[in-house]
Amino acid sequence: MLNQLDRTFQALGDPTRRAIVERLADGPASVSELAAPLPMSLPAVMLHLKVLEESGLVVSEKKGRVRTCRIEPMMLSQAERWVGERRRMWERNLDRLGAFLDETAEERK
Amino acid sequence: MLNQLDRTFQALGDPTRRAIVERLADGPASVSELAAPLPMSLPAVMLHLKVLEESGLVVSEKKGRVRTCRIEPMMLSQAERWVGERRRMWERNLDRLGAFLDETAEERK
DNA sequence: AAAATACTTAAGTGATCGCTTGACAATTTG
DNA sequence: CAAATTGTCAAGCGATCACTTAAGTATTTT
Repeated sequence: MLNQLDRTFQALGDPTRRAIVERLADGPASVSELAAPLPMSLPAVMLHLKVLEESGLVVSEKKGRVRTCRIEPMMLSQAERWVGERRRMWERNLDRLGAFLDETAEERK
Repeated sequence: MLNQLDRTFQALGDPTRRAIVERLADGPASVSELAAPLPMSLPAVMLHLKVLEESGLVVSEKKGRVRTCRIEPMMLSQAERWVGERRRMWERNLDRLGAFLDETAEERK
């Protein structure tokens, strides 16, 4: 019952997976290349990749015996947008409060 | 062993907690106000709030018997920045690849 | 002071998570 | 073909998660 945004943020909420995304931001990589710097077994890395793929943050394609993974930026944008919208909404309401307080001070003169 | 960014994304990876953030983007609210529309017990909401507070996304203050919660935008900005930076990095590398391919095509003329 | 409100704590439970090891493909390479 | 490389599947395990109910505490309200 999880939507895309749940999966995306959940995927980004793990340091290993964020490390994978950081690596992939620099260009595509194979599963072993992704696993090499990580302090865990290859199957464990595969599980993280599965989470990233299910979130839509990463896509992969197998050619011969090598699976090449790359970033899918759409989900990155979607996450960015959600956070940004909430931050801006909060700022807008803060401004409105400020305006109200100014107005009240004005009336008290 | 979780850093702030882990906690932040993890906090946002739950629909209930994102609903709370959305509500708080519209202005401060008490615990009961936050719990009212949610299909779960009040202690459950408190646990979600604890996660949000530990992530730094939300701060709260108790006055009398009412605890008032509000958004702390710094963490929202930080999450936004992380995602944006990775997306831009990916785009930059894509541009570079495009330039390389153009160049190669040029040489073949 | 009694009752209502607003939150808090504790204990428990079933589900999911992150990881392991071990066995098993599938595809190159020597 | 044999060996090495690259990835995949499955079972299992301890830890954490998202709740629940029940029993508090602190603060107003009547």
